[in-house]
Amino acid sequence: MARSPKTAPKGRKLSNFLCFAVYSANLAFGRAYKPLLDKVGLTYTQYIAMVALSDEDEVTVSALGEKLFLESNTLTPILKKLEQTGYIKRYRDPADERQVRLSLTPVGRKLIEQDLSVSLVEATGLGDEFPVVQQTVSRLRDNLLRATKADD
Amino acid sequence: MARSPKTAPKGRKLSNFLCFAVYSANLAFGRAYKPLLDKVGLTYTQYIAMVALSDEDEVTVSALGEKLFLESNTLTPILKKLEQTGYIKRYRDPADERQVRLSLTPVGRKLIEQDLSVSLVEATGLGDEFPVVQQTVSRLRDNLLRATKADD
DNA sequence: TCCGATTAGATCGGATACGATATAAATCAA
DNA sequence: TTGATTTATATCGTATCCGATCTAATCGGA
Repeated sequence: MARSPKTAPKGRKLSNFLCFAVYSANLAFGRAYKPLLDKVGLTYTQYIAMVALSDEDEVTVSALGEKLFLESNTLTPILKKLEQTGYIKRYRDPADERQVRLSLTPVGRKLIEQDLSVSLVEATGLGDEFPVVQQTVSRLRDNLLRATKADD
Repeated sequence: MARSPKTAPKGRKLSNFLCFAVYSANLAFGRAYKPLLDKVGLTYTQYIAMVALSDEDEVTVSALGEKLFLESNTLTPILKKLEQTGYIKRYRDPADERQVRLSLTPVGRKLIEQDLSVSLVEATGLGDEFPVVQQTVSRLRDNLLRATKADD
């Protein structure tokens, strides 16, 4: 029951916080990807958006947003930047002019098809645990989002 | 082996990316905490900084930065905001005027001692897995940071 | 002791996140 | 059909992150 005087009586160790583990792991991923992405002139978020677009083409901004858990306020500037860089095209859907559809340019597709993340799999040091961790963290996310949406 | 024509031949499903799982789980945590933190006028990052300070007091900016994996360029504005809000004190170390030391005010300490995160543990839906996930994600972070630091 | 190198924070610019709001297109109801 | 409502993006303000740079304080060697 001994306590050090300078430390909080109820001091909470940061390492006990799952949110901090996730927060800092996300920072770490960003830094790990940075040297790879710098070579192709992409940021971390831009890269994730490109991956989502490589999975399905011609999607609307809001459909992409559902995949990424983001909305137009965040996506629009990123997508404009990607268009400006020449990796994607943005165009109004003729059938519904409210919607903006997105597609990878040939350059963008070629870029995303050369798997930039391969070398990082081993950097995670997770080995066989990799798929389990991925699935568990995804489930964590889904549970949190569901719980957050529940009380509004 | 059939492929839909509109989808990328080598399209990478976002769900296969561990980095995306972590990225989106971090967003989900931020949103889950938001209603709780709004009540006390803290942001997610400010809250994490407060937790770190409750764990150890009178630390320098760089020492806090080591815990949070952040540097002064990110921390200084956050700490100034926290000081302005009245939750922490910042002062130059008399023994070395280059260093700025940080401590929670009584108000700040009281705030952080009423555990705001308790209700979120169940929202993670992880049950008994909770400590394992926490430890695994932390290890993931450490491995990534080590690998990133290795080649510079 | 003195001056160059190092160190600790702070500042600045670019790029996310996100709540609130604006705008334009589409829909719906009277 | 027209005016009100809804929907899809976009814009704006605030708060992170982070690389690059600045400033002030300290250290170290000749």
